[in-house]
Amino acid sequence: MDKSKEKLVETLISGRNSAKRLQNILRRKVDNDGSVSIDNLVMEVLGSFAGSLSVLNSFHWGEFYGVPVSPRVDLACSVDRVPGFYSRETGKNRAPGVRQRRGSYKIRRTIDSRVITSGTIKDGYAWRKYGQKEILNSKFPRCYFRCTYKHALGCNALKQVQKLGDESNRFHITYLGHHTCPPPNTFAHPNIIIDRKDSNVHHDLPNNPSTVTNVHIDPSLKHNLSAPNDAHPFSALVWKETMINDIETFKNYGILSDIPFAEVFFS
DNA sequence: CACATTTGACCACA
DNA sequence: TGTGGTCAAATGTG
Repeated sequence: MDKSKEKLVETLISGRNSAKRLQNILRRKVDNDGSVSIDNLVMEVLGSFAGSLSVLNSFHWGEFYGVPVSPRVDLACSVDRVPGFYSRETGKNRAPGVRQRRGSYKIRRTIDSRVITSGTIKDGYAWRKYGQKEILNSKFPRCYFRCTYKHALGCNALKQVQKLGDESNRFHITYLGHHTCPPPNTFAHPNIIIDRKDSNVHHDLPNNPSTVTNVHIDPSLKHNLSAPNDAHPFSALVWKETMINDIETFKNYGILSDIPFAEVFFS
């Protein structure tokens, strides 16, 4: 998949996730008598994303699930790489003086940002560090994080963390953009067991939804499930993308009705 | 092996 | 042009 198509898919996924979240918010706010037309409308929006994505002929479901289909090749960088070069001085495989050439960066946008001061950098979300920078007149470096699900779920939330002082142990945390992925888990439900590729059986939620291989749900919850249908074309995807806090959140996100039987094993 | 982190180069922008 | 945000290969970790 080339860069532009990759970007298109990413944008569509992001839009579809936003529509899904809007649907869940509306479901909570509107009573049953008025929710039908809203639900239909959101389903139309989701259907548009489904149709658009299916039109992309090189689209792979594996990529939708966050699983790379083929090794990623960065043409811009690979051109100037020196295979096999190793410098004993630098300990690097990059030849000195050989500059990497990259494609143009995206135009940097001014996006919504909030700054807080906190004694901890933990906020429940899964973040992946992608950079660190020495800041002028600052004793400590600034660290850059993006949402772990940037590629898997198209979530573009960012955060910057900077330690304030060695004795205070407090941090300035800047959040840029908003999460489009579901909120983090607070605790796992004992009646839901998640199998993962990378380990055995887990009651807790996986860091990477794409590692989920099977889901075991207590038979007592069976009445909450329904088979996939035309109205839920992404049922399997919805499950794999979604972090589950507890049964209530599970219901609020409309996930219980979205799990296809093929993905569920009743033990 | 699959991710996460480190790190220096690349790039946007004031 | 300097500063700081981002990228991505190398490296670390479980």
